[in-house]
Amino acid sequence: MPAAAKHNNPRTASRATRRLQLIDATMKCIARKGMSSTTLGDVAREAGLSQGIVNLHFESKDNLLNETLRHLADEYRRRFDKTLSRAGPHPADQLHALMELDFKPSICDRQKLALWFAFWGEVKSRPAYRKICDEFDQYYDEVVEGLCTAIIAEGEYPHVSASAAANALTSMTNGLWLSCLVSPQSWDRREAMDAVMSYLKSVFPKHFNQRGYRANRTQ
Amino acid sequence: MPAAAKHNNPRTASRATRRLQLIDATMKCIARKGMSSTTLGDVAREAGLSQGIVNLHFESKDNLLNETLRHLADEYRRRFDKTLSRAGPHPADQLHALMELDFKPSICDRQKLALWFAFWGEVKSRPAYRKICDEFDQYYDEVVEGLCTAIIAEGEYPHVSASAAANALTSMTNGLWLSCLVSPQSWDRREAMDAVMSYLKSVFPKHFNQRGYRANRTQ
DNA sequence: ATATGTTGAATGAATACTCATTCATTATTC
DNA sequence: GAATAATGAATGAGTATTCATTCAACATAT
Repeated sequence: MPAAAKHNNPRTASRATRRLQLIDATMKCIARKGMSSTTLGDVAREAGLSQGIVNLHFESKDNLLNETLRHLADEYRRRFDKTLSRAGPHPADQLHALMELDFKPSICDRQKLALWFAFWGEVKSRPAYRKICDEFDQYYDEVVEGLCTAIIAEGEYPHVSASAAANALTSMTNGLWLSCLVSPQSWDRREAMDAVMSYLKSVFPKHFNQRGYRANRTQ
Repeated sequence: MPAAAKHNNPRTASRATRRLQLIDATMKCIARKGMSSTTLGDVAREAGLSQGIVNLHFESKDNLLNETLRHLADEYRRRFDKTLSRAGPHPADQLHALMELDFKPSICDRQKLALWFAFWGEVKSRPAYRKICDEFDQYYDEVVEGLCTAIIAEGEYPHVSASAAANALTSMTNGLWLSCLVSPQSWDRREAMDAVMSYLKSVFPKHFNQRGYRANRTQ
Protein backbone atom coordinates (compact mmCIF):
# COMPACT_ATOMS: atom_id res chain seq x y z
CA MET A 1 0.00 0.00 0.00
CA PRO A 2 1.42 3.40 -0.94
CA ALA A 3 2.17 5.70 1.95
CA ALA A 4 -0.31 8.33 0.86
CA ALA A 5 -3.19 5.89 0.74
CA LYS A 6 -2.09 4.40 3.99
CA HIS A 7 -2.24 7.75 5.70
CA ASN A 8 -5.77 8.36 4.52
CA ASN A 9 -6.96 5.16 6.07
CA PRO A 10 -8.63 5.38 9.40
CA ARG A 11 -6.70 4.12 12.36
CA THR A 12 -3.32 4.18 10.66
CA ALA A 13 -2.36 7.80 10.26
CA SER A 14 0.64 8.98 12.18
CA ARG A 15 0.11 11.20 15.16
CA ALA A 16 1.43 14.24 13.31
CA THR A 17 -0.82 13.60 10.32
CA ARG A 18 -3.91 13.31 12.47
CA ARG A 19 -3.09 16.51 14.29
CA LEU A 20 -2.67 18.33 11.01
CA GLN A 21 -5.91 16.89 9.73
CA LEU A 22 -7.71 18.08 12.83
CA ILE A 23 -6.15 21.53 12.70
CA ASP A 24 -7.23 21.75 9.10
CA ALA A 25 -10.78 20.80 10.01
CA THR A 26 -10.74 23.35 12.82
CA MET A 27 -9.73 26.10 10.42
CA LYS A 28 -12.53 25.20 8.05
CA CYS A 29 -15.09 25.18 10.85
CA ILE A 30 -14.00 28.50 12.33
CA ALA A 31 -14.06 30.11 8.89
CA ARG A 32 -17.53 28.75 8.19
CA LYS A 33 -19.32 28.95 11.54
CA GLY A 34 -17.26 31.42 13.51
CA MET A 35 -15.18 30.88 16.61
CA SER A 36 -18.03 30.98 19.08
CA SER A 37 -20.08 28.29 17.46
CA THR A 38 -17.56 25.71 16.35
CA THR A 39 -17.82 22.71 18.59
CA LEU A 40 -15.52 19.73 18.88
CA GLY A 41 -18.30 17.73 17.31
CA ASP A 42 -18.16 19.99 14.26
CA VAL A 43 -14.42 19.59 13.99
CA ALA A 44 -14.60 15.82 14.28
CA ARG A 45 -17.35 15.63 11.67
CA GLU A 46 -15.45 17.92 9.32
CA ALA A 47 -12.43 15.64 9.67
CA GLY A 48 -14.59 12.58 9.09
CA LEU A 49 -13.61 11.13 12.45
CA SER A 50 -15.35 10.39 15.70
CA GLN A 51 -16.58 12.53 18.55
CA GLY A 52 -13.78 12.00 21.03
CA ILE A 53 -10.94 12.37 18.55
CA VAL A 54 -9.88 15.90 19.41
CA ASN A 55 -9.42 15.20 23.07
CA LEU A 56 -7.42 12.13 22.14
CA HIS A 57 -4.93 14.15 20.10
CA PHE A 58 -5.07 17.58 21.74
CA GLU A 59 -6.31 16.90 25.28
CA SER A 60 -8.54 19.99 25.30
CA LYS A 61 -10.33 22.41 23.07
CA ASP A 62 -8.23 25.31 24.32
CA ASN A 63 -5.16 23.41 23.31
CA LEU A 64 -6.54 22.69 19.86
CA LEU A 65 -7.28 26.37 19.31
CA ASN A 66 -3.84 27.45 20.47
CA GLU A 67 -2.19 24.96 18.16
CA THR A 68 -4.40 26.07 15.32
CA LEU A 69 -3.35 29.67 15.74
CA ARG A 70 0.27 28.63 15.97
CA HIS A 71 -0.09 26.62 12.79
CA LEU A 72 -1.65 29.59 11.01
CA ALA A 73 1.13 31.89 12.14
CA ASP A 74 3.88 29.40 11.29
CA GLU A 75 2.47 28.85 7.85
CA TYR A 76 2.41 32.57 7.19
CA ARG A 77 5.88 32.99 8.59
CA ARG A 78 7.30 30.30 6.29
CA ARG A 79 5.88 32.04 3.24
CA PHE A 80 7.10 35.37 4.52
CA ASP A 81 10.67 34.12 4.93
CA LYS A 82 10.65 32.34 1.60
CA THR A 83 9.33 35.44 -0.15
CA LEU A 84 12.05 37.50 1.44
CA SER A 85 14.82 35.12 0.43
CA ARG A 86 13.62 34.85 -3.16
CA ALA A 87 13.24 38.58 -3.74
CA GLY A 88 16.89 39.27 -4.47
CA PRO A 89 19.29 41.62 -2.74
CA HIS A 90 17.56 45.00 -3.14
CA PRO A 91 15.55 46.12 -0.11
CA ALA A 92 12.97 47.81 -2.33
CA ASP A 93 12.44 44.54 -4.20
CA GLN A 94 12.12 42.71 -0.93
CA LEU A 95 9.64 45.18 0.48
CA HIS A 96 7.60 45.06 -2.68
CA ALA A 97 7.56 41.27 -2.66
CA LEU A 98 6.37 41.23 0.95
CA MET A 99 3.54 43.62 0.20
CA GLU A 100 2.52 41.54 -2.79
CA LEU A 101 2.52 38.42 -0.67
CA ASP A 102 -0.17 39.84 1.60
CA PHE A 103 -2.57 40.12 -1.31
CA LYS A 104 -1.90 36.82 -3.01
CA PRO A 105 -5.12 34.82 -3.24
CA SER A 106 -3.62 32.01 -1.19
CA ILE A 107 -3.01 34.35 1.76
CA CYS A 108 -5.70 36.93 1.27
CA ASP A 109 -8.93 35.04 0.82
CA ARG A 110 -11.95 35.44 3.05
CA GLN A 111 -11.56 32.00 4.54
CA LYS A 112 -8.04 32.69 5.80
CA LEU A 113 -8.86 36.24 6.82
CA ALA A 114 -11.88 35.09 8.79
CA LEU A 115 -9.49 32.90 10.72
CA TRP A 116 -7.06 35.67 11.56
CA PHE A 117 -9.84 37.95 12.65
CA ALA A 118 -11.48 35.21 14.69
CA PHE A 119 -8.30 34.90 16.74
CA TRP A 120 -7.67 38.63 16.89
CA GLY A 121 -11.21 38.97 18.18
CA GLU A 122 -10.26 37.07 21.30
CA VAL A 123 -6.77 38.45 21.76
CA LYS A 124 -7.70 40.68 24.66
CA SER A 125 -9.18 37.91 26.75
CA ARG A 126 -6.76 35.12 25.81
CA PRO A 127 -3.14 35.81 26.68
CA ALA A 128 -2.04 32.74 24.75
CA TYR A 129 -3.37 34.20 21.51
CA ARG A 130 -1.85 37.55 22.26
CA LYS A 131 1.56 36.03 22.80
CA ILE A 132 1.56 34.24 19.46
CA CYS A 133 0.24 37.24 17.53
CA ASP A 134 2.51 39.68 19.27
CA GLU A 135 5.60 37.59 18.64
CA PHE A 136 4.84 37.46 14.97
CA ASP A 137 3.90 41.13 14.63
CA GLN A 138 7.13 42.07 16.33
CA TYR A 139 9.10 40.10 13.77
CA TYR A 140 7.12 41.44 10.83
CA ASP A 141 7.58 45.04 11.96
CA GLU A 142 11.26 44.51 12.59
CA VAL A 143 11.86 43.19 9.09
CA VAL A 144 9.78 45.87 7.39
CA GLU A 145 11.39 48.63 9.41
CA GLY A 146 14.81 47.25 8.50
CA LEU A 147 13.93 47.37 4.82
CA CYS A 148 12.63 50.92 5.16
CA THR A 149 15.85 51.95 6.90
CA ALA A 150 17.89 50.48 4.05
CA ILE A 151 15.75 52.18 1.43
CA ILE A 152 15.97 55.52 3.23
CA ALA A 153 19.77 55.19 3.31
CA GLU A 154 19.94 54.26 -0.38
CA GLY A 155 17.62 57.01 -1.52
CA GLU A 156 18.79 59.66 0.92
CA TYR A 157 15.26 60.53 1.95
CA PRO A 158 15.89 63.12 4.65
CA HIS A 159 12.46 63.55 6.16
CA VAL A 160 11.23 59.98 6.27
CA SER A 161 11.05 58.04 9.51
CA ALA A 162 11.63 54.33 9.01
CA SER A 163 9.48 53.38 11.95
CA ALA A 164 6.58 55.56 10.84
CA ALA A 165 6.78 54.14 7.34
CA ALA A 166 6.95 50.56 8.61
CA ASN A 167 4.05 51.19 10.93
CA ALA A 168 2.00 52.66 8.14
CA LEU A 169 2.75 49.78 5.79
CA THR A 170 2.03 46.90 8.12
CA SER A 171 -1.10 48.58 9.41
CA MET A 172 -2.32 49.19 5.93
CA THR A 173 -2.23 45.55 4.95
CA ASN A 174 -4.10 44.52 8.07
CA GLY A 175 -6.68 47.20 7.47
CA LEU A 176 -7.11 46.22 3.84
CA TRP A 177 -7.69 42.67 5.00
CA LEU A 178 -10.52 43.89 7.14
CA SER A 179 -12.16 45.57 4.14
CA CYS A 180 -11.86 42.34 2.21
CA LEU A 181 -13.65 40.53 5.00
CA VAL A 182 -16.36 43.10 5.59
CA SER A 183 -17.01 44.35 2.06
CA PRO A 184 -16.05 41.50 -0.26
CA GLN A 185 -18.21 42.69 -3.15
CA SER A 186 -16.70 46.15 -3.36
CA TRP A 187 -13.21 44.93 -2.50
CA ASP A 188 -10.69 44.54 -5.23
CA ARG A 189 -7.27 42.97 -5.03
CA ARG A 190 -5.71 45.50 -7.39
CA GLU A 191 -7.20 48.48 -5.60
CA ALA A 192 -5.77 47.18 -2.35
CA MET A 193 -2.35 46.76 -3.88
CA ASP A 194 -2.71 50.22 -5.44
CA ALA A 195 -3.32 51.75 -2.04
CA VAL A 196 -0.10 50.22 -0.75
CA MET A 197 1.83 51.21 -3.86
CA SER A 198 0.53 54.76 -3.72
CA TYR A 199 2.07 54.98 -0.29
CA LEU A 200 5.39 53.51 -1.37
CA LYS A 201 5.57 55.80 -4.37
CA SER A 202 4.97 58.92 -2.35
CA VAL A 203 7.34 58.06 0.48
CA PHE A 204 10.11 56.48 -1.59
CA PRO A 205 9.65 58.15 -4.99
CA LYS A 206 13.13 57.26 -6.21
CA HIS A 207 12.47 53.56 -5.65
CA PHE A 208 8.83 53.09 -6.59
CA ASN A 209 7.86 55.05 -9.68
CA GLN A 210 4.63 55.33 -11.63
CA ARG A 211 4.67 52.59 -14.22
CA GLY A 212 5.79 49.09 -13.41
CA TYR A 213 6.96 49.37 -9.88
CA ARG A 214 10.68 49.79 -9.43
CA ALA A 215 12.48 52.96 -10.46
CA ASN A 216 16.13 52.56 -9.62
CA ARG A 217 16.48 48.83 -9.88
CA THR A 218 19.98 49.29 -11.34
CA GLN A 219 21.20 51.85 -8.88
CA MET B 1 -38.30 61.41 43.93
CA PRO B 2 -35.99 62.86 41.28
CA ALA B 3 -36.21 61.22 37.89
CA ALA B 4 -32.55 60.11 37.91
CA ALA B 5 -32.89 58.26 41.20
CA LYS B 6 -36.12 56.78 40.04
CA HIS B 7 -34.46 55.36 36.97
CA ASN B 8 -31.76 53.72 39.02
CA ASN B 9 -34.27 51.97 41.15
CA PRO B 10 -35.05 48.41 40.38
CA ARG B 11 -38.38 47.79 38.72
CA THR B 12 -38.90 51.38 37.66
CA ALA B 13 -36.45 52.08 34.88
CA SER B 14 -37.91 52.75 31.48
CA ARG B 15 -37.63 50.14 28.81
CA ALA B 16 -35.05 52.18 26.89
CA THR B 17 -32.92 52.72 29.98
CA ARG B 18 -32.87 49.03 30.79
CA ARG B 19 -31.87 48.14 27.27
CA LEU B 20 -29.02 50.61 27.37
CA GLN B 21 -27.93 49.29 30.74
CA LEU B 22 -27.89 45.76 29.37
CA ILE B 23 -26.03 46.74 26.21
CA ASP B 24 -23.48 48.47 28.38
CA ALA B 25 -23.05 45.36 30.50
CA THR B 26 -22.71 43.27 27.36
CA MET B 27 -19.91 45.47 26.07
CA LYS B 28 -18.05 45.20 29.35
CA CYS B 29 -18.39 41.42 29.38
CA ILE B 30 -17.26 40.96 25.78
CA ALA B 31 -14.27 43.21 26.35
CA ARG B 32 -13.30 41.33 29.50
CA LYS B 33 -14.13 37.71 28.71
CA GLY B 34 -14.30 37.62 24.94
CA MET B 35 -17.27 36.99 22.70
CA SER B 36 -17.25 33.22 22.95
CA SER B 37 -17.38 33.06 26.70
CA THR B 38 -19.80 35.77 27.68
CA THR B 39 -23.04 34.23 28.82
CA LEU B 40 -26.38 35.84 29.51
CA GLY B 41 -25.73 35.08 33.15
CA ASP B 42 -22.56 37.17 32.98
CA VAL B 43 -24.40 40.05 31.38
CA ALA B 44 -27.18 39.97 33.95
CA ARG B 45 -24.71 39.84 36.82
CA GLU B 46 -22.69 42.71 35.36
CA ALA B 47 -25.87 44.76 35.13
CA GLY B 48 -26.83 43.83 38.68
CA LEU B 49 -30.06 42.29 37.49
CA SER B 50 -31.55 38.85 37.38
CA GLN B 51 -31.00 35.83 35.18
CA GLY B 52 -33.93 36.11 32.82
CA ILE B 53 -33.62 39.85 32.25
CA VAL B 54 -31.95 39.75 28.85
CA ASN B 55 -34.58 37.56 27.27
CA LEU B 56 -37.23 39.81 28.75
CA HIS B 57 -35.80 42.87 27.03
CA PHE B 58 -34.13 41.42 23.95
CA GLU B 59 -35.89 38.10 23.32
CA SER B 60 -32.67 36.29 22.42
CA LYS B 61 -28.94 36.40 22.82
CA ASP B 62 -28.45 36.86 19.09
CA ASN B 63 -30.68 39.88 19.22
CA LEU B 64 -28.77 41.36 22.14
CA LEU B 65 -25.50 40.99 20.27
CA ASN B 66 -26.88 42.56 17.12
CA GLU B 67 -28.21 45.52 19.08
CA THR B 68 -24.91 45.86 20.87
CA LEU B 69 -23.02 46.10 17.60
CA ARG B 70 -25.51 48.58 16.26
CA HIS B 71 -25.12 50.67 19.39
CA LEU B 72 -21.34 50.61 19.04
CA ALA B 73 -21.52 51.66 15.40
CA ASP B 74 -24.10 54.39 16.05
CA GLU B 75 -22.03 55.80 18.87
CA TYR B 76 -18.96 55.96 16.66
CA ARG B 77 -20.94 57.48 13.82
CA ARG B 78 -22.29 60.25 16.02
CA ARG B 79 -18.79 61.25 17.06
CA PHE B 80 -17.61 61.00 13.47
CA ASP B 81 -20.32 63.36 12.22
CA LYS B 82 -19.84 65.78 15.08
CA THR B 83 -16.07 65.84 14.49
CA LEU B 84 -16.63 66.56 10.83
CA SER B 85 -19.06 69.38 11.48
CA ARG B 86 -16.80 71.03 14.04
CA ALA B 87 -13.64 70.92 11.95
CA GLY B 88 -14.36 73.99 9.88
CA PRO B 89 -14.68 74.36 6.13
CA HIS B 90 -11.25 73.17 4.93
CA PRO B 91 -11.17 69.55 3.75
CA ALA B 92 -7.62 69.14 5.04
CA ASP B 93 -8.71 70.25 8.50
CA GLN B 94 -11.64 67.89 8.35
CA LEU B 95 -9.51 64.97 7.28
CA HIS B 96 -7.01 65.71 9.99
CA ALA B 97 -9.73 65.92 12.61
CA LEU B 98 -11.16 62.56 11.53
CA MET B 99 -7.77 60.91 11.75
CA GLU B 100 -7.21 62.39 15.18
CA LEU B 101 -10.60 61.13 16.32
CA ASP B 102 -9.58 57.54 15.69
CA PHE B 103 -6.75 57.82 18.18
CA LYS B 104 -8.52 59.69 20.93
CA PRO B 105 -8.39 57.69 24.16
CA SER B 106 -12.16 57.52 24.32
CA ILE B 107 -12.33 55.75 20.94
CA CYS B 108 -9.01 54.00 20.84
CA ASP B 109 -8.67 52.12 24.09
CA ARG B 110 -8.24 48.40 24.35
CA GLN B 111 -11.67 47.88 25.80
CA LYS B 112 -13.42 49.47 22.84
CA LEU B 113 -11.06 47.93 20.32
CA ALA B 114 -11.58 44.48 21.79
CA LEU B 115 -15.27 45.00 21.09
CA TRP B 116 -14.81 45.96 17.47
CA PHE B 117 -12.50 43.07 16.83
CA ALA B 118 -14.82 40.68 18.64
CA PHE B 119 -17.55 41.53 16.15
CA TRP B 120 -15.24 41.63 13.16
CA GLY B 121 -14.08 38.19 14.17
CA GLU B 122 -17.53 36.83 13.47
CA VAL B 123 -18.35 38.92 10.44
CA LYS B 124 -17.87 36.10 7.98
CA SER B 125 -20.31 33.76 9.69
CA ARG B 126 -22.89 36.33 10.77
CA PRO B 127 -24.50 38.25 7.93
CA ALA B 128 -26.18 40.58 10.43
CA TYR B 129 -22.80 41.79 11.68
CA ARG B 130 -21.48 42.14 8.19
CA LYS B 131 -24.38 44.30 7.15
CA ILE B 132 -23.89 46.74 10.01
CA CYS B 133 -20.12 46.94 9.57
CA ASP B 134 -20.30 47.20 5.81
CA GLU B 135 -22.85 50.00 5.93
CA PHE B 136 -20.66 52.01 8.20
CA ASP B 137 -17.42 51.32 6.32
CA GLN B 138 -19.10 52.39 3.11
CA TYR B 139 -20.02 55.71 4.66
CA TYR B 140 -16.60 56.24 6.21
CA ASP B 141 -14.83 55.54 2.92
CA GLU B 142 -17.19 57.78 1.02
CA VAL B 143 -16.54 60.73 3.30
CA VAL B 144 -12.77 60.23 3.37
CA GLU B 145 -12.58 59.80 -0.37
CA GLY B 146 -14.62 62.98 -0.81
CA LEU B 147 -12.17 64.88 1.36
CA CYS B 148 -9.23 63.46 -0.58
CA THR B 149 -10.84 64.50 -3.85
CA ALA B 150 -11.29 68.04 -2.55
CA ILE B 151 -7.70 68.19 -1.30
CA ILE B 152 -6.38 66.90 -4.62
CA ALA B 153 -8.35 69.58 -6.45
CA GLU B 154 -7.11 72.32 -4.12
CA GLY B 155 -3.52 71.24 -4.23
CA GLU B 156 -3.40 70.23 -7.86
CA TYR B 157 -1.76 66.91 -7.08
CA PRO B 158 -1.63 65.33 -10.53
CA HIS B 159 -0.60 61.79 -9.72
CA VAL B 160 -2.67 61.06 -6.65
CA SER B 161 -5.72 58.83 -6.77
CA ALA B 162 -8.36 59.85 -4.27
CA SER B 163 -9.66 56.34 -3.88
CA ALA B 164 -6.21 54.87 -3.31
CA ALA B 165 -5.44 57.54 -0.73
CA ALA B 166 -8.76 57.05 1.05
CA ASN B 167 -8.27 53.31 1.03
CA ALA B 168 -4.80 53.68 2.46
CA LEU B 169 -5.95 56.03 5.20
CA THR B 170 -8.94 54.12 6.44
CA SER B 171 -7.03 50.87 6.34
CA MET B 172 -4.19 52.36 8.25
CA THR B 173 -6.31 53.35 11.21
CA ASN B 174 -7.89 49.92 11.40
CA GLY B 175 -4.47 48.31 11.20
CA LEU B 176 -3.06 50.58 13.88
CA TRP B 177 -5.97 49.61 16.09
CA LEU B 178 -4.96 46.02 15.72
CA SER B 179 -1.43 46.80 16.87
CA CYS B 180 -2.85 48.56 19.90
CA LEU B 181 -4.84 45.49 20.75
CA VAL B 182 -2.08 42.95 20.11
CA SER B 183 0.97 44.85 21.33
CA PRO B 184 -0.25 47.34 23.91
CA GLN B 185 3.10 47.72 25.64
CA SER B 186 5.02 48.71 22.52
CA TRP B 187 2.13 50.68 21.08
CA ASP B 188 2.16 54.41 21.36
CA ARG B 189 -0.59 56.83 20.51
CA ARG B 190 1.77 59.40 19.08
CA GLU B 191 3.63 56.90 16.94
CA ALA B 192 0.33 55.77 15.50
CA MET B 193 -0.69 59.30 14.71
CA ASP B 194 2.79 59.89 13.26
CA ALA B 195 2.35 56.99 10.88
CA VAL B 196 -0.88 58.49 9.58
CA MET B 197 0.63 61.98 9.38
CA SER B 198 3.67 60.70 7.56
CA TYR B 199 1.33 59.40 4.93
CA LEU B 200 -0.63 62.63 4.68
CA LYS B 201 2.54 64.68 4.45
CA SER B 202 3.97 62.63 1.64
CA VAL B 203 0.77 62.42 -0.41
CA PHE B 204 -0.48 65.94 0.19
CA PRO B 205 2.73 67.85 0.93
CA LYS B 206 1.19 71.26 0.27
CA HIS B 207 -1.47 70.66 2.90
CA PHE B 208 0.33 68.73 5.61
CA ASN B 209 3.82 70.04 6.27
CA GLN B 210 6.52 69.05 8.71
CA ARG B 211 5.95 71.10 11.84
CA GLY B 212 2.50 71.60 13.29
CA TYR B 213 0.24 69.93 10.83
CA ARG B 214 -1.35 72.23 8.27
CA ALA B 215 0.68 74.02 5.64
CA ASN B 216 -1.67 76.10 3.54
CA ARG B 217 -4.40 76.76 6.02
CA THR B 218 -4.78 80.23 4.49
CA GLN B 219 -4.72 79.18 0.85
C1' DA C 1 -56.88 59.80 53.30
C1' DT C 2 -57.24 54.69 53.06
C1' DA C 3 -58.11 50.65 51.04
C1' DT C 4 -58.26 47.87 46.96
C1' DG C 5 -57.38 46.56 42.30
C1' DT C 6 -54.53 46.71 38.16
C1' DT C 7 -50.42 46.93 35.61
C1' DG C 8 -46.10 45.70 33.96
C1' DA C 9 -41.30 45.17 35.23
C1' DA C 10 -38.29 41.96 37.48
C1' DT C 11 -37.15 37.76 39.66
C1' DG C 12 -35.02 33.26 39.94
C1' DA C 13 -36.06 28.45 39.98
C1' DA C 14 -37.08 25.03 36.56
C1' DT C 15 -36.55 23.28 31.85
C1' DA C 16 -34.51 21.73 27.83
C1' DC C 17 -30.58 21.52 25.39
C1' DT C 18 -25.64 21.83 24.01
C1' DC C 19 -21.09 20.53 24.36
C1' DA C 20 -16.41 19.22 26.24
C1' DT C 21 -14.62 15.37 28.17
C1' DT C 22 -14.23 10.42 29.55
C1' DC C 23 -13.71 5.67 28.84
C1' DA C 24 -14.99 0.88 27.91
C1' DT C 25 -15.01 -1.34 23.66
C1' DT C 26 -13.54 -2.34 18.96
C1' DA C 27 -10.38 -2.31 15.09
C1' DT C 28 -5.78 -2.41 13.13
C1' DT C 29 -0.94 -3.18 12.86
C1' DC C 30 3.34 -5.47 13.74
C1' DG D 1 -1.33 -11.21 21.05
C1' DA D 2 0.57 -6.90 22.49
C1' DA D 3 0.37 -2.30 21.41
C1' DT D 4 -1.65 1.52 19.39
C1' DA D 5 -5.46 4.21 17.40
C1' DA D 6 -10.10 5.23 17.04
C1' DT D 7 -14.81 4.85 18.21
C1' DG D 8 -19.11 6.59 20.00
C1' DA D 9 -22.15 6.20 23.81
C1' DA D 10 -22.38 8.14 28.39
C1' DT D 11 -21.51 11.88 31.63
C1' DG D 12 -22.08 16.07 33.70
C1' DA D 13 -21.11 20.86 33.77
C1' DG D 14 -22.86 24.84 31.73
C1' DT D 15 -26.33 27.82 29.31
C1' DA D 16 -30.26 29.93 26.82
C1' DT D 17 -34.85 30.26 27.52
C1' DT D 18 -39.35 29.94 29.97
C1' DC D 19 -42.66 31.13 33.26
C1' DA D 20 -45.18 31.23 37.68
C1' DT D 21 -44.55 34.35 41.21
C1' DT D 22 -43.20 38.77 43.52
C1' DC D 23 -43.25 43.49 43.86
C1' DA D 24 -43.52 48.58 43.37
C1' DA D 25 -46.14 52.11 41.43
C1' DC D 26 -50.17 53.97 40.13
C1' DA D 27 -55.39 54.33 39.62
C1' DT D 28 -59.86 54.05 41.40
C1' DA D 29 -63.25 53.52 44.85
C1' DT D 30 -64.76 54.22 49.47
